[in-house]
Amino acid sequence: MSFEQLKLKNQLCHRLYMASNSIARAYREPLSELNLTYPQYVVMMALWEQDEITIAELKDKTAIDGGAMTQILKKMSDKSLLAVIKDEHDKRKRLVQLTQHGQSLKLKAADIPKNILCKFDSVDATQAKQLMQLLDLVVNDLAD
Amino acid sequence: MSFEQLKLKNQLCHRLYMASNSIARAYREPLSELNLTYPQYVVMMALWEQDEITIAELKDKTAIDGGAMTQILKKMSDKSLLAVIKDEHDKRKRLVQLTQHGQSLKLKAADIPKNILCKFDSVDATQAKQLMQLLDLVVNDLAD
DNA sequence: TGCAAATATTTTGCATGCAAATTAAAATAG
DNA sequence: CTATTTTAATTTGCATGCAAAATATTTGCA
Repeated sequence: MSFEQLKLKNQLCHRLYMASNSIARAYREPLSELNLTYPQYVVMMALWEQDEITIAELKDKTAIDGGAMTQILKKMSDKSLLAVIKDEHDKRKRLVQLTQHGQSLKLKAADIPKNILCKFDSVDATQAKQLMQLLDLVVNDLAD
Repeated sequence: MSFEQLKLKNQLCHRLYMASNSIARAYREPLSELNLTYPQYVVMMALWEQDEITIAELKDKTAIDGGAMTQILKKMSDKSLLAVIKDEHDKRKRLVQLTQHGQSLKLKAADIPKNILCKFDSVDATQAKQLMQLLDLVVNDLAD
C-alpha cells in the first residue's frame, strides 16, 4: 500500500502550487511600493501593452476570473489607475482605460522584473525559457 | 518605450499563475466526488504519508499558510476526516490524526493522479519530471 | 526562581479564485 | 417584428493565501 502516486513529492500540482505562491509572495514587497497587488499588476501589464480594451479582452489576456475582475477594476478605479467607461457601440460591454497616473506608473514598474529575476540564483535564462515553454504546454492541455 | 520586460508573454510569474490555477481547476471535479477541496486534498496526502504529526509539521510538508491551515483543519474535522488532539508533552502543539474514514479515503483517491495525468496530451513523463525539477529550483531560490 | 524572548496556533481583515445565479443588452430564429 | 437564445458583466457565497495582532506555553538567561 505504498501508493507512490499519492506522495506529495511526486505531485506536479503541488510544485506548481508552491512555485506560484512563492513567486507571488516575492512580488508583494516591490509591488507594495506601487500600491498594487499582484493581480492588479497583471491588469496593469495588460493595459500597458494595449489600452482601452473591453473587460472580456482583459480577462482573456490576464486569465483573471470574471467575478474577481469586477472587484479588482473597482479598486483600481478607486485608486485612479484606470476608468471603466461605456462602449457606445455595444452597451453590454465596458471599456477599460488607463488614466495619466496609470500610464505613468509604467516607468516605476520597469525595474520590477529585473529585481525579481535577481532572486533566482539557480535558474539561468535558458532554464527560465524552458520552464515557460513547459508551463505553456500544461496550460494548453488543460484549457477548456 | 517598448518595455519588453513588462509584457505578459515574457512573465514567468504569469505562466505559473495560469498553470497553477489551471491544474487546481482540473482537480475540482474529481475531488468534489470525495467532498474535498484542493488544499484539503494536499493535507490528506501529507497525512496518508505520515499520520499523527503536529500542525507545524503539516504546514512544512504542505506549504499551506498557518492562518488558512486552522480553517482547513476545522472544516476537515467537521467532516470527520481527522481529529486535532492535544500534545501532552508540549501544550502549545496540537497533533493531527486521521480518522478511520480519513484513512479509508486513500483508496478512493488512488486513481485521481492518473486521471489528471491523462489530460496532458503534450507533456510526457520526461518533460513532467523536468518541469518538477525546474519548479523546485524556483521554490528553493525564493525560499526565505 | 522569575521574567523576557522564542514557539505554536488562532484570530482578524483584506484580496482574490471560482461556481452559480442574476441582470442587461444584442443577436437570431421563426 | 417578437420571442428565444446568447453574450457581457455583476453579484453572491464559499474557500483560501497572507500579513499582522493576539494567545498560550515553553525556553532560556540573569
